Amino acid sequence: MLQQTRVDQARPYFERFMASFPTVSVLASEELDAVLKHWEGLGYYSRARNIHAAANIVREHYGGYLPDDPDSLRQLPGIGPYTAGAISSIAFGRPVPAVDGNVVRVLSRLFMVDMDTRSSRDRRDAEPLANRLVDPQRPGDFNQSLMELGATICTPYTPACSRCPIQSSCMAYRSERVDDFPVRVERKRAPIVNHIAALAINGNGKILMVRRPTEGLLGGLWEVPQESLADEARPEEAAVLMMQKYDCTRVRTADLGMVRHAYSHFKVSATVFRIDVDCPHGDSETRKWMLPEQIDELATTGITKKMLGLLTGEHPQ
DNA sequence: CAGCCGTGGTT
DNA sequence: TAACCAAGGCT
Repeated sequence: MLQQTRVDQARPYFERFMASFPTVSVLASEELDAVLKHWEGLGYYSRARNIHAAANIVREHYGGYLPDDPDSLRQLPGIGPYTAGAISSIAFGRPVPAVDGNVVRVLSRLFMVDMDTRSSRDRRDAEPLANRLVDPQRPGDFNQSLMELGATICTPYTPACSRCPIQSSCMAYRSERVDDFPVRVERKRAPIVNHIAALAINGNGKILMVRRPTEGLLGGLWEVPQESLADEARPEEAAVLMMQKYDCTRVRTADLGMVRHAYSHFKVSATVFRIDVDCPHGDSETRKWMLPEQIDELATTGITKKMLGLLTGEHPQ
């Protein structure tokens, strides 16, 4: 959960997750949908799929208990160099480094080395430095201290050097060049994609929910029918056309307005319609008709919650 | 190996 | 408000 995610954001998810899945074996025996529901809203849903798959491997190959060495941990889905080092040092007391973005930033300033916190190569190159520093008596506490220093004192912008416990050892500080480290690599601008979405409601007042493919963006989560809008297309016509793919016939259409949402590498601007429909098909593995109060049973996406909010007038944008 | 993969707080 | 960033991993 902590991969690319702040502690404060993950904490409530962690509490609920551990309450529901207290052991590896329990987690392994759960349906993926139940795991995804616990991950709903946390993002990077491949982590949920990976930890579920990893739990099954650990149950089969390790009797339900994680191995203690980084190389074995590294073989499990979702566990890379950082997580392997973190588990091995924190949970098992092994004297190995755990290099996350915080650690790269701290080491970059401490030794005044050009490094990019996001670069996997720079993270790898930082491991020998961290390995040299790690306290063999308390490797877990040391690694967490280094990360915590980066998260609270040695921050990306306006670091609190005056309160830093290793200020006198910091080469960047002594050279008055803290702001020059780590190196900042400019990112690509996220493109904006136009979508149309349909809150399709049948004669029973139920809304059509569809399940996304298990792999890829928001894999396995539920959403309302939506698709990208061709530049020349008219939104309302495109939405009605989209409903035909679900064998639904339009009865009435109402424009509910716009919804915006930012993903990791693109942005969506969606035009949302309420479309009352006649539809012959019932539920299946990938589509369900649900009353508004039932939708909470499903793991849904952030933009879907915004769209459904338009139906009841909540949080208009 | 560069791009894919979420969401929410901070600047 | 738009951009940046976060206890990264996978392909």
